[in-house]
Amino acid sequence: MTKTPGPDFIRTIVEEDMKTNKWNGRIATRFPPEPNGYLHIGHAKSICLNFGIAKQYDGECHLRFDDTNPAKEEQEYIDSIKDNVRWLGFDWGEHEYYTSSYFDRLYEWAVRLIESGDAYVCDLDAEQIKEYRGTLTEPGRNSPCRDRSVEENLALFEKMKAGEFDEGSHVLRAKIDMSSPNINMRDPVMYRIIKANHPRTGGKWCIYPTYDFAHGQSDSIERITHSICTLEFEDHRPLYDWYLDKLGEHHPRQIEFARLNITYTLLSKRRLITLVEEGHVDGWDDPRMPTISGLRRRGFTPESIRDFCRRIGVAKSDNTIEIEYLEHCLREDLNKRAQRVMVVLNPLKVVIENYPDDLEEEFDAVNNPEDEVMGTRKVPFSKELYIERDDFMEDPPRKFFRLAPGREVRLRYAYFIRCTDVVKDDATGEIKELICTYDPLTRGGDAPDGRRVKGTLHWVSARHAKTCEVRLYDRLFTKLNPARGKRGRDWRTNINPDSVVILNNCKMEPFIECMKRFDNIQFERTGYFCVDPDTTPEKFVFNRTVSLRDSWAKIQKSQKK
RNA sequence: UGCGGCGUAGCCAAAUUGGUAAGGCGCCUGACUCUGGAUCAGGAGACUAGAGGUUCGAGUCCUCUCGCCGCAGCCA
Repeated sequence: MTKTPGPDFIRTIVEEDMKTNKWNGRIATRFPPEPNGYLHIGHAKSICLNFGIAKQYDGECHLRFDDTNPAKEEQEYIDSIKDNVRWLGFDWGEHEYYTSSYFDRLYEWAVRLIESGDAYVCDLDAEQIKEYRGTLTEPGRNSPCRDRSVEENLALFEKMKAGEFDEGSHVLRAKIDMSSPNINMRDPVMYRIIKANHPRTGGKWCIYPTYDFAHGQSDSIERITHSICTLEFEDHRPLYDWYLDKLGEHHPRQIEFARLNITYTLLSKRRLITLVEEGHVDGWDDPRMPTISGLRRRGFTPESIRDFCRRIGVAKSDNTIEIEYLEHCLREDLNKRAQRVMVVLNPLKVVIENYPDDLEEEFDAVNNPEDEVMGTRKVPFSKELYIERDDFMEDPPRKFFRLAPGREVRLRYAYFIRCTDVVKDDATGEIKELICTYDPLTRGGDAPDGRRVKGTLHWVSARHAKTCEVRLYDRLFTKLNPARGKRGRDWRTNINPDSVVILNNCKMEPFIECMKRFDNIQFERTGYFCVDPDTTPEKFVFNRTVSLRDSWAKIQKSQKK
């Protein structure tokens, strides 16, 4: 078991608050996704944080859908988010909320701010508002509508609500300070007109609050104690405080942390949507996607993702985690739980010339050396077998421990065999099959004379083999930081054209037929795989989750240098 | 040139009220092994962005400099 890291800076704050009884001993966090796309592993970090803290300090964690923009949000996303959070192993209990449930209250609050002279209806269009806002270094200018009377504002806002104006023609703005060094305080938009059907409120509204006008108040309404969010909202905190102060409402404590970045991976919702919509991947659950659904289909376990999130920690400094670290957490988990089987990905036929033609034997194979409880199974053996093409070389380099002409290796759980001949296609020179002899005395895999072999190969009896499909995945992007195209080129140029290779003629041992969709298994010596939902009674389809650590590949690499 | 953050080994990340730099991943050795997997045992690697200052003593306090990230949606 890995050691549990000490409390991160957020938990330190929570613990301090508990100690001082700041919230009367109550802890409430929330995970507030916008249902405009699928959750990805960056969200998992936030989910683990928020639900984790609630669990650890005996508090509650709300699942709140930030559904303030019906132009982008869909029920499908709401459903997928709930599935994903549940799959990750978290439970929000009764605490399922929607910002849209607060629309009436938000509207009343907006009216109140108009009445107190803190908000006004602005007729400027988007372009003009932008102009008036100023820049990072120059202050903005007041809108010509800024000094409208309360009565006029009330009337105008009412008309906005009644649908009398076109989209974009009017907005409600907070009257704060157009010369504030914090751009968020330069009379931010509170309400805009969007004439779209909302998944939950239907056609009731045609004006919708902006995220900034809704988020802080939603936290307040739900009596959240710790509003944990990412760094980019640091600049918004003064705005949320301003609204809550003006309204005289409960202030949660907002704490910002650095979002997750992973090498060779894109974690921006906008770009993930693009990948799906432009067909660069086969949907949100494509095993190459960093979405929770994608990771699941790839063969990740919830435990491995949670462990990853725990081990990377939480801090405020920008970070990029090496993708290998995620893979490490995955392997560690899979190693403990995955059923071992033998599957030959690129089959090369082996004929054992001194083995009886119609003899069949069965060998006991260990299901998981890490977990004796998982028991053993029978693996059939016969005269003709398949081994991995990569496990044979006619002219092997140094440190190649596998099969070669004249060399002896062990077939796992079976016999020692020696290669006596290589049969090739005369025309192409391609190796068609290998002729070998076996040593009957090595039955079970050990030589009574104490003779050792350097290599042990996995194999499948040709007569008993089932053909299956295996999809080998590689990283989706070729660059460490895929968001940055070379010299301003589009990020799409970083997509790896070889991110998936489909093998159609793989040979598996018959035992595997009892496996079910999403089951995690280890193909011995090759990697971890899972049963893809595309599997049919006629044909198994596997996804390679992650390869085994491969020190031979490492040796090859260093030999090339 | 504005505001807000951040800067501890290749990547993460700790360091109670200032006391003399945890841990994980990766890397290198070796052991063991019927998965070149796993496991086990060792090891290398940080003048804590830089420069001053306060102090007996600073990653931790002060000053200045440099670098990186975010912000100018009627997205969230």
